[in-house]
Amino acid sequence: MVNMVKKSTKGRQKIEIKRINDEASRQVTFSKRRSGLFKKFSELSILCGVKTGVVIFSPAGKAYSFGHPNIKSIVDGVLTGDTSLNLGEPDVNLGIVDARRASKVHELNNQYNYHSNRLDIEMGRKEALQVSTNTTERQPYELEMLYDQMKLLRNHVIQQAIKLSMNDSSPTSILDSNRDRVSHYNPCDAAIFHHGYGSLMGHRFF
Amino acid sequence: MVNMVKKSTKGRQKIEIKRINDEASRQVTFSKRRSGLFKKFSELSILCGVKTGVVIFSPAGKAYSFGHPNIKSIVDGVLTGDTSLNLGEPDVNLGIVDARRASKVHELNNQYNYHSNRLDIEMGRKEALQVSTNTTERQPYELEMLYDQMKLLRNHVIQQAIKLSMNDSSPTSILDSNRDRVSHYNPCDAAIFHHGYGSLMGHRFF
DNA sequence: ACCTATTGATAACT
DNA sequence: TAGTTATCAATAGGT
Repeated sequence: MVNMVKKSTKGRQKIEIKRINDEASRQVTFSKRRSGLFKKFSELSILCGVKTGVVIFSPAGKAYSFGHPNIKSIVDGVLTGDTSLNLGEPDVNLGIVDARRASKVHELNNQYNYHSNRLDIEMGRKEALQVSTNTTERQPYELEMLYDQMKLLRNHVIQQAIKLSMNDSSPTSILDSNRDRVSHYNPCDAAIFHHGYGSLMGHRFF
Repeated sequence: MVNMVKKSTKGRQKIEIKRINDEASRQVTFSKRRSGLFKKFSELSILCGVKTGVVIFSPAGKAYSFGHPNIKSIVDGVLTGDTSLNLGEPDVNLGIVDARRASKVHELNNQYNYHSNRLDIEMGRKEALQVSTNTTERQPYELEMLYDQMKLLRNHVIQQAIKLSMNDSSPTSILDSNRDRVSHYNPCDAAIFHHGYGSLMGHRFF
């Protein structure tokens, strides 16, 4: 055995994918992997010319979001002829639920969670926004836009509920009787108000 | 030089992070990296117990989304009124549009449209559903689940609209008068219907 | 935050 | 589109 030099570290070890119990370790892993993910997202955006949006809710309930090229771009240019943002097909649901689930109820719950999470993200709870803790400079304009989005989407959710109730005669259409009263409502008519708090966590690119 | 065996491939090569010009290569890279990213997201969710949400808009204009709430905890949270999952907060008022953003009406419209499209999709409008054009085999069960998801989400949207309206006294609260009638509505009580159309691209996890 | 052994992801090719 | 493999990139554990 030549060169029996004591290794300085064990290096990377294989880990099981399950919740990390130790709080400190979990936090370290969260930070490291979050950075890695954001980097990979930006790479994907650049390599493939796609727009991406990511939100990660930390255990503390903070949201770390990332959009490439930026948040605004994701929602920009939608009906201005830019079909790249027109969603002609349903989103792909990438197997959150394993094919061998125990019961259908459980499964549906999972999917309900999935969508709840999606909507939650899109609403972009302003409380979830936090001031960046790293050195990346703030992006005030982006923040304002995001907040505006929240307002619009919130209004939109209401309108969608109305639309649904108008087009659906199933037992779940609890809003049916409102159709006349509300059908002319247009959320875009609502004035936009904004507040100056919150921050998007920036991301160091490469 | 012993063992001068011709290598079967060059293996992975370092690449520059810039847009891939070749369409086929770009598509391949997109698919592979997207899979890798979603996997990493789910790992992060599991390892650190966090909620994640991702949206990637492909060059073809399709949206690939992924959310990984920690299954049961979030469902329970939603159904028990955990505010961390409620959709935003009520508008407190209608304010004067900031001068700086007064000219951004168009952008906001775009955002609104963006969200409209998103929600329309999630609401499961039949017209939006299409049979996959690629060679991926169908997954009937997955399809049914997708439709079920739509139902649940639709219900969820309605409920959220109600919640919003109940907590909001602004002019946008058009559903206010319904609060008594609908406040006890629970989307999970809704019957689930499913149909066999549409297509869902599956994703192998791990 | 930095280091490095190792695992994990993936570019090129089939 | 799916599989293989050489190589690169991310990161677990330690400092």
